[in-house]
Amino acid sequence: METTEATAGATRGGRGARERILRAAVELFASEGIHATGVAKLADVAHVSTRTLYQHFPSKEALVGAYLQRIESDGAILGETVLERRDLGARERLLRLFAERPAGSPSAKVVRGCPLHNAAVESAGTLAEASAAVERHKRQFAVRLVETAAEAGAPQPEALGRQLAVLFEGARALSTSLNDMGPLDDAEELAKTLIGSATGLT
Amino acid sequence: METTEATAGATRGGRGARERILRAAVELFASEGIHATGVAKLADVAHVSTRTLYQHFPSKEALVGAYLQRIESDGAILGETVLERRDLGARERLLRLFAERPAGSPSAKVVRGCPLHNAAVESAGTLAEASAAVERHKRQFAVRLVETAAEAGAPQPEALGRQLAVLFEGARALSTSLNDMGPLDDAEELAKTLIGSATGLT
DNA sequence: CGTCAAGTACAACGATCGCTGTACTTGAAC
DNA sequence: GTTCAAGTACAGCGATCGTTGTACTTGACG
Repeated sequence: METTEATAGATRGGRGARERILRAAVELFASEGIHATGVAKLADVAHVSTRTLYQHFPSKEALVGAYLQRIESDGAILGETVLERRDLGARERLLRLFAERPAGSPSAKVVRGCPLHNAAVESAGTLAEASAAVERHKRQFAVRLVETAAEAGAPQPEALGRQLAVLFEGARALSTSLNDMGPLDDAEELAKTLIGSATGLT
Repeated sequence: METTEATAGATRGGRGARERILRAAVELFASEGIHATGVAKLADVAHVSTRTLYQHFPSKEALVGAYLQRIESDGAILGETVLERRDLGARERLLRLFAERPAGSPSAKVVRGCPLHNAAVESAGTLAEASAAVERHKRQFAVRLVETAAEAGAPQPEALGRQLAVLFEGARALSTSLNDMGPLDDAEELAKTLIGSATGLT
């Protein structure tokens, strides 16, 4: 159940401080924001001295870069893994994408929306990596949706996939802003209709 | 063509520094981010000394508050004024909402997405006004969509209005992240279908 | 035990930035 | 011309925060 060790290579064996730091980054940057999270708090949560942190990452900006990479590679963080499940039919995968609810059921506070998007917003012009990472990820996600739509037998997979991408994005964003699950239900309803009429309801 | 003078009351007549400051805030906070915009730059763009700025607003946080109010009240900033046009039928208003393209046509760089949403993201937990303002505005926008859907004669205005709200939000967000007008076109296409089949295509 | 890399404690520097005190200027109204 | 509010110039304080230097500890391994 260990996360993929895509972070090795820099240090030899040691006590695995780097991994703890990265996990703390994922936790804190995502929930409290990048700017609001100081290196002191970061080191504290990671059970590491700030000095050690700087022996693994040359700067906070570099750590943010690693944080972005991790989020982008570890799809589970964004809750988009349903599309990868090979034990489900393409149509079912699309339906479940909109049926699943991220994290804890009701009263799931502190939902701050897509961490990638937030990172791009926080670092307005500086830190171009963030903007690039969001763009890359969202584009890839849309492509996956189009592919799945094609696999599901939709007559116009391009249109369906991209429209579902817009819908998914809107559902997440609006439910975050409103602090309300409603939009997720609305999107699910509409997605069901679209997918149904495109793949022919048996 | 003057913006509504909702900001008067504090100062008597003078030279109207307050208004210039607020305009600079709208310009800079929206395009470069709140945190990235220091009071010095703000005062500079407003052609005002920082000292004067602090004679109009007790703190930067207060200025941000005024900035949020202005954005919320001045609907033109967010490009959602189409819904108010009484010279158009309800159905036409809905269609145009998705047909219009915000600001300069192609190569409209520096599109940073919804300023309200961004403000809420930037001020993670601090500055609860921001979160409240976004929620209030998005909710009100959805209500307006539902009302317009009803006026357009949709059989289920609640469902249509809320779904269009999700769609609109997704289109804006995705096109910002991708730096690409595509999602706006996709959303427009889908919106046309939804509105058409709900109000009966003549 | 001795070694060596990984980690630590702590103080401090330097830069940024919000904010203020003070003395000064300006321009309109009477 | 006097008056008074509005605006200005500028230096500087205080707090936060990223970053680093130095001397010290710890624990696995031969």
